[in-house]
Amino acid sequence: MSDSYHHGNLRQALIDAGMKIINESGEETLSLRKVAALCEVSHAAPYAHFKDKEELIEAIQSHVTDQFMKELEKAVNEAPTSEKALVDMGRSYVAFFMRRPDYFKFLFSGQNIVAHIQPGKDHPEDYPPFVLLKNTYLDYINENGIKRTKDEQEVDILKLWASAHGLASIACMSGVEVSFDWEKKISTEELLR
Amino acid sequence: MSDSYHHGNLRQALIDAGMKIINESGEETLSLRKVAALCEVSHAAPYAHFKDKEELIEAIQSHVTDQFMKELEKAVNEAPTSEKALVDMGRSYVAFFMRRPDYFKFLFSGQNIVAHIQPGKDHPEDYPPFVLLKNTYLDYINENGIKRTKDEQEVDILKLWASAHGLASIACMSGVEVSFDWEKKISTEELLR
DNA sequence: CACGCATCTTTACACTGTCAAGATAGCCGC
DNA sequence: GCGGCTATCTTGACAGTGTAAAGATGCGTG
Repeated sequence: MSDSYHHGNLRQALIDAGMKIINESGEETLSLRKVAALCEVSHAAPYAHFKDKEELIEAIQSHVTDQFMKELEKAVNEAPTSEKALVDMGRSYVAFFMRRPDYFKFLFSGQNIVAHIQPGKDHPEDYPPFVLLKNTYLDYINENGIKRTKDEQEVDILKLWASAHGLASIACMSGVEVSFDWEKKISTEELLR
Repeated sequence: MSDSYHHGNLRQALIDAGMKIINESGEETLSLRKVAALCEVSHAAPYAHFKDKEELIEAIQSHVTDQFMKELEKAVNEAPTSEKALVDMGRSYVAFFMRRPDYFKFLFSGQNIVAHIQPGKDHPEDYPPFVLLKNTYLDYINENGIKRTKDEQEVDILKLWASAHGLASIACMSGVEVSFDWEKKISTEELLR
């Protein structure tokens, strides 16, 4: 622990270093050699923990997704009703990426967009934010006695997801312009239908 | 023309070569030197036409956006009513990217997402697809005598855009999974409200 | 015709990801 | 406690990348 590293917890240090670089100078400046240097370790050391640059990036993406999930869960848990939970989750979804457009680009850019959909890589229905949305939605329709067929449910969820994700995407794509006060304009009910 | 090039229309040739590489082996394999090689030209030749790799990419993106716009316009023009035009445009929007997920990644990935929003780079409201959407929407509410305040109009448009773009994004992100038959599930009316 | 300028080539450099071969050291069975 | 195994890390090398500087080339305009 004292002179830790060297034999300590590289891997996590590499992930942290990666986050630092992204935060300070943007994703496009991230390189294997820089993270290695930041950890004061040779440029090939990362290969003991990640087979690829790709794999390092996926690990960092998972880390960002964790932060993202914390905010979504917070929004859901603090909401008084399941309806408000659904709406607030949407707000948090967009708000998170409007605060950190670079994170949006980092998570949903390039070839690795699917990859960091953590455990079941080929099963996006395991993507944590999606799972949370689904559960919150089910709570909502159950608690309010709303009857929907399976198909209708899928459509509802997809629409909720798509509008939040689309808004986030547009906001992050077009820089400042779309970041007018969307919260005031898109009301609670609007988001729900 | 005969032995054209060398002094002919490089620039366009570079863009075409770039498209070819992207189509054949994906965006991530695109490099300045490869496009140059494909045009049988030295690796620094592109710098006579583009100050940057970035600038080449923007030109290629514009080219893709042109194709995209052609499809959107076709959908709008062929629709019998302005209402159907609005819906079909949404369909085309998603369909285009579901057919070419690589184009989605190429257009909306990395640092250059804003850049190719062609003429007024810092004014996304000039982004051609957005303009088309806006006009189609205005036709729709005018022809049907629908009264909406300016603010409501903005929200309507943003919602339409966000759901189409979000759907496209989700479809392209998560690979195959979301590409269940959404056309059947998301009906005309659904897309409109 | 000659000049200028856009275009293109050559050369060079720093940086990148990746790999192979070797060093190092902690942990295991004995 | 000791020898070896294995995970970890270093060193050195290589091909590919973007980019800049300096020179060649040739077309169009004066």
